[in-house]
Amino acid sequence: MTDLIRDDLESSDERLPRGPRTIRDVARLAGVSIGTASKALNASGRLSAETRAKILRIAREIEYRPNVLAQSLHRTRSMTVGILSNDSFGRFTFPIVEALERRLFDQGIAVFMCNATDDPLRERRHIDQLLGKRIDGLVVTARRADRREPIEPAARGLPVIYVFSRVENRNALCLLPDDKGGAALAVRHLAALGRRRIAHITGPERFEAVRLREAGYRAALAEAGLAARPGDYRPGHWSEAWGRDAVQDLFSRRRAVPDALFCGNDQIARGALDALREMGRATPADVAVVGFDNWEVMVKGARPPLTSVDMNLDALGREAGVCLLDMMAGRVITGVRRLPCSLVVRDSCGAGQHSAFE
Amino acid sequence: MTDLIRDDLESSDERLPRGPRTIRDVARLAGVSIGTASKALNASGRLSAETRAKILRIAREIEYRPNVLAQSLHRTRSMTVGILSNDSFGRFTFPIVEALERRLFDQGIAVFMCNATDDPLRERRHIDQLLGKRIDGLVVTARRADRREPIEPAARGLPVIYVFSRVENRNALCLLPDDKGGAALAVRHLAALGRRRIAHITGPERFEAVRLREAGYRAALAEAGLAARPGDYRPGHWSEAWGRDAVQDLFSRRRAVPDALFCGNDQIARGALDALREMGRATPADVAVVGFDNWEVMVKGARPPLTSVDMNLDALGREAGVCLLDMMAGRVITGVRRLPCSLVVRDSCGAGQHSAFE
DNA sequence: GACGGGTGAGAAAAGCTTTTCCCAACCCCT
DNA sequence: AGGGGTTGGGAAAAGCTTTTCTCACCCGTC
Repeated sequence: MTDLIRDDLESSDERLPRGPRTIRDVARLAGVSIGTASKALNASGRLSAETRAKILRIAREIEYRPNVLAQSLHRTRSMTVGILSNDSFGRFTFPIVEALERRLFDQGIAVFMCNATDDPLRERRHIDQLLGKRIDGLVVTARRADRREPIEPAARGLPVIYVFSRVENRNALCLLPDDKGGAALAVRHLAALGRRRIAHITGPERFEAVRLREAGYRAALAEAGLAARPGDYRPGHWSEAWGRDAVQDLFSRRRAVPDALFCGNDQIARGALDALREMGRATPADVAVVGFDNWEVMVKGARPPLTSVDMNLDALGREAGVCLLDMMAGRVITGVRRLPCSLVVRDSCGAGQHSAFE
Repeated sequence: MTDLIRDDLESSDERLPRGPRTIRDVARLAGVSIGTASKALNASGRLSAETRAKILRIAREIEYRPNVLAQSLHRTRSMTVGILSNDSFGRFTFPIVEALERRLFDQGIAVFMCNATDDPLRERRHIDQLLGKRIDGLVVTARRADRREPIEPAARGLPVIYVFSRVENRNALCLLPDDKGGAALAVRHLAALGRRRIAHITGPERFEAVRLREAGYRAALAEAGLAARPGDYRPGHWSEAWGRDAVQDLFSRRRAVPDALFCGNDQIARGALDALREMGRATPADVAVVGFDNWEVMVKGARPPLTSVDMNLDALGREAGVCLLDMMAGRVITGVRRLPCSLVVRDSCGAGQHSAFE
């Protein structure tokens, strides 16, 4: 019997010529109808145990793999979602995408990756393509500076989630890191270690994140009975050079100098560390430093290794996956959700090697 | 007439209830058969100009978008490809993926992103999922250390390209940067600037890239009538710390010291620059430094800005796209292709601000 | 011996396009 | 007026699954 089928298979090289096997092949080889084969493969319907087993065995033998395209056509669910990024995928969007993909993969859902690089026309064309492919959901990520326009309503009925970017529309769901809370975490930590004068060197104020982190910085200072002195808050650029410049300015022109720096990203912090060392200030003995982003390659190479706020981007991506699944199931989710950051403690702040979570 | 149709559309909110419009909707509204509508939409067949125009107008009005799933089912081409990464997408794979996606997008092909993080079981499941979705091609990227096993032959007939990773199989196509050539480029440049003693600090020797770059280093030295003295070739780790350590060792224990460093990546070069500065050696006056990777955030933050070898990852991704399209069209491409690197000149090597391409 | 119920399997439609084949009508010509 | 060639459009199959309905048959029971 098995031999018969095996012969049948091997001699059938011309009878199963092109491409992947279909359920029709399975049915023919098993001597049953297509419908019956389908029932066996989906463990549905009423079938005798032998029939079922035989069909399954044959399917395994010929490496049958159901055509998801056909399934999708029938179910009107494509088992795919799109992720559309401006801000050409990078440092920030990657961990998000990765966590999202991981979360969705277990449900058999695959992720289309699209990059629009801030070109509205390209974005439009990408969305058209994705709609043509009948995606079940869409995640939009973007650079962090500006609020963006919501996606064309043509996609009405399609679940859309904005991650790492905000839209005004109240019916949209936006997932963001809690910048304010993250900043407060860092400043609170420094204050708890006894630092009394904490400066904040950060990026351009047109970034909402910069404004939120400033708020967190001031709130945590106030909480600790401290205040920022004039010039202690330094918006500027996201670069190492700015970190160096700001430190030189902060520490050369004055008598009373900060005993801690909270930096808006790890690059600024790197620059600050370098400048401090070159000015003869010891870290963390004289000046404690905390960064933001917890970018591994940056924080580990720093001297000393840099304490930094982690935005938990993977949690953000995972949450996007969960929400997307919910929305596909019909639930309506809207609003702005901010996920907590955590502080990863290393040597630059003068504490132990413990990691403090919110 | 237009009003009639408009009425028809608006009153048809229940007649076109769920989801996207179909060609059936177009045909019904235009009063033609489905086949006729298809011909108009695909600019094929013989139709009167008016019929054609009317169908197109209606399609536009109701925002008809053909169901690619159905098209794919019919054409047995899904217009999708997969990209499977181990080495959890990062610094190296991202530019590749991005360039690939950009190249394929114009052909209406979308890219599924999958991350297997070096787990063979996950990889297997990802491939199964992709085959189920009937991808037209697959790109495999991986970490650079080791040659990997080729993808399961179950995918026979499916075009597969390995990028940034090698497999033994002679029938496979592997796309890689020309590490040897890139290294030679750097060393040749340093020699041309008059440097006579060029050391090479690099990563672990188990990386094929390390071995290839060493070969390029030695070849270019020989070309210039130079040779590496014992201890001038320093394999180690990919970290800043290693760059610092190696420089301290190279420059403290000896009298005759190198006047140039070629570093295996930008992080090593950063560490080297820092150590040199702290040892009182001027860059580039005393010691010229060249890195590898041309990682923007690393090279621009360096002091002085770092000259570095660029692997042109986007060219690699684009080439992968081109090859994949060729293979989908039936062409057979095999072998190992190495794409040229280029040298991006900044201040750390003591040359002008010019960019020298291979 | 007839009928009812249960069991196992097949037929067919639906999901959306494309493409081939076919047909009806019309024109022109002889 | 009839025949041949265009022309414009429709019918239907194919591509692969799933699901619902239906049917045949067997068993047991009255």
